[in-house]
Amino acid sequence: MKVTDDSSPLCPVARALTCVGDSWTLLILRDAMQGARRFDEFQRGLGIASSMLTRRLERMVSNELLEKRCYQRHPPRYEYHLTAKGHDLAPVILTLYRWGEQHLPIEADGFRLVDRRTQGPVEPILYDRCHDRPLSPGDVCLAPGPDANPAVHARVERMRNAFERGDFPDSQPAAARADCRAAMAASDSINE
Amino acid sequence: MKVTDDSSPLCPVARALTCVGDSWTLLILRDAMQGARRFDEFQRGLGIASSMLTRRLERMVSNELLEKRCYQRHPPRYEYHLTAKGHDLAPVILTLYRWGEQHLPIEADGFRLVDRRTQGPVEPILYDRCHDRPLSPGDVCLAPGPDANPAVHARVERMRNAFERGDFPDSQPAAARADCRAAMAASDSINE
DNA sequence: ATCGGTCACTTTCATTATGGAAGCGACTCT
DNA sequence: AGAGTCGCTTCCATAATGAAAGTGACCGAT
Repeated sequence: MKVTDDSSPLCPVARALTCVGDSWTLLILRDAMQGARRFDEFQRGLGIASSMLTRRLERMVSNELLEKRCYQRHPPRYEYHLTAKGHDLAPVILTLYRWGEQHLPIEADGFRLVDRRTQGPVEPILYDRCHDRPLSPGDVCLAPGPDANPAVHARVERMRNAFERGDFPDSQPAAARADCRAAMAASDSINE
Repeated sequence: MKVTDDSSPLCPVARALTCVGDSWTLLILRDAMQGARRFDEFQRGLGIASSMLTRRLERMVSNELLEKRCYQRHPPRYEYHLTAKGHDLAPVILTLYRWGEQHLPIEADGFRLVDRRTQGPVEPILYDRCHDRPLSPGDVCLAPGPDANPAVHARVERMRNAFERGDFPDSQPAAARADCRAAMAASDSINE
C-alpha cells in the first residue's frame, strides 16, 4: 500500500491501518490476547510461514504493539508480550469478531464469546461515552479540525451531501434509537 | 495469506479477515461510509492505483460489501453502494479511528468525530448489550461451542492459563469497572 | 555419549500481489 | 473540432509472500 492522498496522514483510520492493516498482524494480536507468547505458539495457532512470522513480530515490536522479553540466554530466546497500545486493539478484534459471527455464519459453532465470570453470552456494541447511549454509526459524522486541508473539507462536504441524499440507512434518528432500546430491552429480558 | 490451522475456519475473526483483511478494502469502506460512490471518487480519496481499485471493488462486490448500480448505459457505468453487510462494518472503522487517534497522534488536528445533530464530540467505546454496561476486553473470554475441535480447546485452555497468570492488565474486575464509571461521570460533567 | 527432538530463527527460491504508466472507447463540454 | 472526463484494461517491473530446507544451542532419554 502506498497512499499519496492529501487527507490520508490526517485520518486516524489511515494511520491505524499502516500499523495493523494486514491479516497476519490482527491474527497475531488475536492470539496474543488469547495468551500466546512464544514463536511456536503463534506459528501453531496461525499456520503462518516462519519467515512471515519473524517479519511480522519484528514490525509489531517496532510499532510498539508487542514487546520482547528475554526468558533465556544461550541461545537468546524471547517472549512477545502485548503492550498497552497492543492491548487497546482488543475492541477492534471484538468488533471484527461480532461482524464475522453475524455476517459470515457457518454451520458449526466452535467458539463462543462469554462473560469471564458468569460464562453467559456477551454482545459487544458501540456506545458513546460522551452522550451515554448506544451509538449508531449514522449518528456520527466528520467535522474538519483547525488543520484541515482542502481534501479534508471535500470529504466532510461529500459526507454531508450523502446524508442529505438519504444514503445512510441507520440515520433516521428517532426510529433507530427506538429500535435500539427495544432490542436492548428484549435481549435483557431474554437473559434474565 | 494462507491459513492452514484447524481452528481458523471456526473463528469469526479469521473469517472476517478473509473478507476485510487488507488496508485498501477498509479504506474503501471508510470512503464509502463518507459518501463516495464512483470509481474516481474512490481513486482520488485514496491515491490508489486504478488497477488495484478495480480488483478491490470487484472482490468487495463478490463479498457483498458493495453492490453495483448502473447509472448510465453506453458505456455502462456503475456506482458502488454499501450493502447492509458493508454498512455493518462501521463499528470496526470507528473503533480503528479511535485507536489511531489515541495511539498514533500527530501534531495536526484535521478531522473530528462529532455527533451529527449537536456537532459535539463523540467517544465510541465498547458496551455489552447483554449486561448493559461498558465492556472491558478483560471481562470477556472464549468458550468452546458444541463443534469445537482440539485446536479450539487448546486455545480456550491457553487463554484461561494466561488469565490465571495475571497476563490481562484490564481484568481486575472491581477496579476496572470503578475506573470506567468514574471516567464516564467525568466526561459527562465535562460535556454538560 | 549419542540420538532424536525442540525452539527460534535465517536463507533461498518460486509464486503471487501490487504500483505505475499507458491506452481506450464512449461520452460531454467549449 | 478539440480537449477533457470517466471507468476501466493491459502490460510490466518490483515487492511481498509461502514452502522448504538448514542452523545452532539446548534438552531428555537410552
